[in-house]
Amino acid sequence: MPWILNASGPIFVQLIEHLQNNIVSGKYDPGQKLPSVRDLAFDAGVNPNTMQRALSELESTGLVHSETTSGRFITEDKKMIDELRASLADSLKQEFFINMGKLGFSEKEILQFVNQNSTAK
Amino acid sequence: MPWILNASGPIFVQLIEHLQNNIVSGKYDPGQKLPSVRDLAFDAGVNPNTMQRALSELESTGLVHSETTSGRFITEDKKMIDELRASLADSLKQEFFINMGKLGFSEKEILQFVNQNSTAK
DNA sequence: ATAACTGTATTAAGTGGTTAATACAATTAT
DNA sequence: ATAATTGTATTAACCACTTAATACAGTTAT
Repeated sequence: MPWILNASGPIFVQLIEHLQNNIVSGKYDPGQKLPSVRDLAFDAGVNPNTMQRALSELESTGLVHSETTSGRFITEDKKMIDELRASLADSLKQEFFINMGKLGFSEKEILQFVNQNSTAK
Repeated sequence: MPWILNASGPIFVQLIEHLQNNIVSGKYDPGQKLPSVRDLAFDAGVNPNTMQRALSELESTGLVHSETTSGRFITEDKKMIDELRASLADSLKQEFFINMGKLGFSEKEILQFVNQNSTAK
């Protein structure tokens, strides 16, 4: 899975989202040690400064924490991770309904549209 | 409805999306004359240059066309408008499923999640 | 006719994100 | 002990987006 997809937002925001997704989806385990800033930056094809920025912002949410010279670690608070996952899902759902509404779809029409598999295949 | 909401992307892109939404949702009628660049810019709280950019990019898609000194008009091609609406809806749906997938939701779980009204109230 | 309005264009300045090239102190590996 | 690795910090440069201040030719309204 490539790190950078949509050129819409700033890269460091996309990095934050990518890291968040990997954590809440279980690709990273609670308490697990993360690769170094430089390695992560290399993987993402991004400048280390940019990755550093994304990580330090993630840190302010408590999702990860850094031991200054030994490395960076995912939080062990599984409840926090699950709550974040639920919160992100709610936001996506809400945003989806809002944007569909802007296209002129009613709530009923949105539900019909989602449950019909026109996209898949 | 305010023009600028998410600070994520460039303003001119958000303006394009806002205009597109107003067209496909029927707030603007096919063939209707648009307010002037300056008026639209004032409504959106944006510099006229930025609105001009959004409009000229919209023009390249054929959705609007400008009569150099008499004004700018929505296309009269209703089929084009409806197809754009369907296309935008498909994109939103697809994007929603992709992003939910990144959170670790299966397709079945996404459908369950959407059809249950946890967000609404 | 004259004033106001139309889309369009140009130049300059400011801002934020990104990259690049380093540097440092502290821990870990050999 | 010595070298490599850790997170962190700093400075400079570049680029896209945005705003600001105009300007122009052609149309419309009065």
